[in-house]
Amino acid sequence: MRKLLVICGPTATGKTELGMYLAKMLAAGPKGSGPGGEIVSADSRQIYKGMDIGTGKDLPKKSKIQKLQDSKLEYGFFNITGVRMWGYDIVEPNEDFSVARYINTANLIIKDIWRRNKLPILVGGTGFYIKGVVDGIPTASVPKSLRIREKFKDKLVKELQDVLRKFDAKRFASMNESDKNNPRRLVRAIEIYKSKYKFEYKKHSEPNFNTLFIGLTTTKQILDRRIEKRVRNRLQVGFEDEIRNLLKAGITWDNQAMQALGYRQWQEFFTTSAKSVRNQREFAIESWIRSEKQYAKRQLIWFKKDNRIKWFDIKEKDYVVRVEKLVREWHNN
RNA sequence: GCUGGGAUGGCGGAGUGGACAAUCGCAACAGUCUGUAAAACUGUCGCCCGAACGGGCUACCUAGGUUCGAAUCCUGGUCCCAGCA
Repeated sequence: MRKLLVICGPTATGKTELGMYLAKMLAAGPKGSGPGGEIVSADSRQIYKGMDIGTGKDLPKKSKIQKLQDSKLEYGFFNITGVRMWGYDIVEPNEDFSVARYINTANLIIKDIWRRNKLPILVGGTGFYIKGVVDGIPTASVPKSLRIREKFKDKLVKELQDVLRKFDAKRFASMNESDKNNPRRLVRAIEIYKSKYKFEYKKHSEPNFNTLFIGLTTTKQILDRRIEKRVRNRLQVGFEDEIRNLLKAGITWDNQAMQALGYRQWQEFFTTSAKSVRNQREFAIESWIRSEKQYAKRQLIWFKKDNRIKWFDIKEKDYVVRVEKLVREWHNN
């Protein structure tokens, strides 16, 4: 049976690093040695080109995206210290992206990795994307409708609720209080209802591959400290220039990509007229750090519901050894 | 030193006699999740009892006072800010 290793958890826990290590540790194919694993990033922002520092791609200098010779796969990978990294740089920052697109992309990549008898390691903090790949999202096949989205763009929540209730009372009733107040979810529900595509809520079919979930976490204190340190480091290695380059290239603040954490917090700083620039910068940094911490919390909330995940606390010295043991056992039979 | 303004919950900031345990924003805490998911959205947020309706206690710098009733009015004190010296 095919296998997929998932490494998930909140930001700043060292998921990628662990993934790289495991990829190298595993033997390739029946008798080869070396990286028997390849990483597929499950990250909703690393998909964008030109957003490297802020999204934590940690690419070696001058690294270039490469394509496989013997494959029709249109996506490329980066070679990071001998390990293949997929899922980066899939679209331009001014392009639209969605889970559906991620799922299609990741599935193609994973299939190709299997074809070459290697282990795909899905690494990332975007729980929804991981869910999409591992469990599937039935409605994902319903494309978005620009017409509908435009039409309901500025409607009040109340109006959206009325519309959905009229079309699909059952669906509306099945939503919880928080989703009933969420304009995006309401519009999407309307969109699904209106869709020509026949859609049924089917039970998820059993995945035809075997998945091991590794979750990395730690205490809030340690996590907070790591987040702060990482943000400061990103500033040092030229994050602000990265934003400047994006703006120069014509990327605007209302592009979906720029809603990313760490980027959106700089809008004021880069658009305001001189004067209090110094304060704006401090403010941006502070609010960036704060947002990262809040994000980590949301990630934890998402992941902790999934009881397939085997959790490891990164403050425990031997966690890598223990993960490796677990992964090897799982991988070898 | 004089003149004027101000002191409100972790922070910012409303409220200027009863409907105030005090609008709102932030932070914090707890969550939601089937095509924007690093997004969007929900709940809680003085203390105690209660599932809840609710009840009790302590609160708007401090000490007094006026009033049936004060965060709101008056007096003294402390501190802060602005203008003048």
